[in-house]
Amino acid sequence: MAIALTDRDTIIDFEATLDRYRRYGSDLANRFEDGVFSKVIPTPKGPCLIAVQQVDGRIEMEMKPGVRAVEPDQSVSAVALDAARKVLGLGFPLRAFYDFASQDPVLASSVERHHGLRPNLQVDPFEMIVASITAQQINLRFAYTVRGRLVAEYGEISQINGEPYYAFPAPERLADLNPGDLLPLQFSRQKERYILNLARAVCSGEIDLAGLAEKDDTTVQRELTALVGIGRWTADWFLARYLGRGNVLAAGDLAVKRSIERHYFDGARVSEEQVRDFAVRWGDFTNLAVQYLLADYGSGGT
DNA sequence: AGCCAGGCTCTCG
DNA sequence: CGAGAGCATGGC
Repeated sequence: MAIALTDRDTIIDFEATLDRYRRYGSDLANRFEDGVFSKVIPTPKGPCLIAVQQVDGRIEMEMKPGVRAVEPDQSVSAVALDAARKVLGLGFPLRAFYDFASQDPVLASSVERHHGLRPNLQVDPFEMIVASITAQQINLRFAYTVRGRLVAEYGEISQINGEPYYAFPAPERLADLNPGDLLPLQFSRQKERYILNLARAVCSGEIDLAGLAEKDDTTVQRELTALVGIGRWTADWFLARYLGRGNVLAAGDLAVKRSIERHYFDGARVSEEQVRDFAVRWGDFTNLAVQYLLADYGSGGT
């Protein structure tokens, strides 16, 4: 049974939106192959595979149960639907952003080049933060390699249609690890410590990641950065790429800085504070503006 | 070989 | 607070 996610009025370029996964963000837990994005998500009743694809110009989702995967019911499909909408970034007010962007030549140009691009939101907060920790300060290519190893080694496998599908490792699984277990995957000691600490904080209830969705930006910042290994950068990306908040940006991010320097400061180096001050003009469209600028970063764009 | 990579913690003034 | 050192590890 397929559920429609979009209608004729929805602005979206399916390929462009999922291109992030095709280029280098793909791993065993987030697959985009043959035009189908698939992911095993945790639900209250067990793991469930969602498959998102474009059929006759419409985007639809299917839930596929299998061995060790739950039979979908009403509550499960609500979770699955929410996950699929996040993957496609359907919550972003793209039309209003395009109107806004038309006043800014740089944004207008980016919008023209990437019409229909929707920044994808992460589905699972724990996965989001672990992935961010993994990517701290190192080149992304290596970060994705390491993250892929984590999924392959500790992700739970569901057999669906005779094929294995990996879920991102659950906090309960990682909380059980001993110091040193992640070093063979080429995590550094510090990152291993951050990740194990986070997993234990989640399991003990010290932090309620799902509950952060109900809290304001500042509170989310405060609660996340209270955890060791989570700084401003990681919290900012959490707000931007998991919660999809509008008026946020990772101002300390290298790629964000370089993009803004390139487009608005004639290439001159700017500080994190300058980036924050500059982005005030974007207001609630800050997140979208930044993600559009980043769409060209590192891919030979302007 | 050496600089760089979409940071974080800790210390010190 | 703000700056700076130290950390850690592969890519190119």
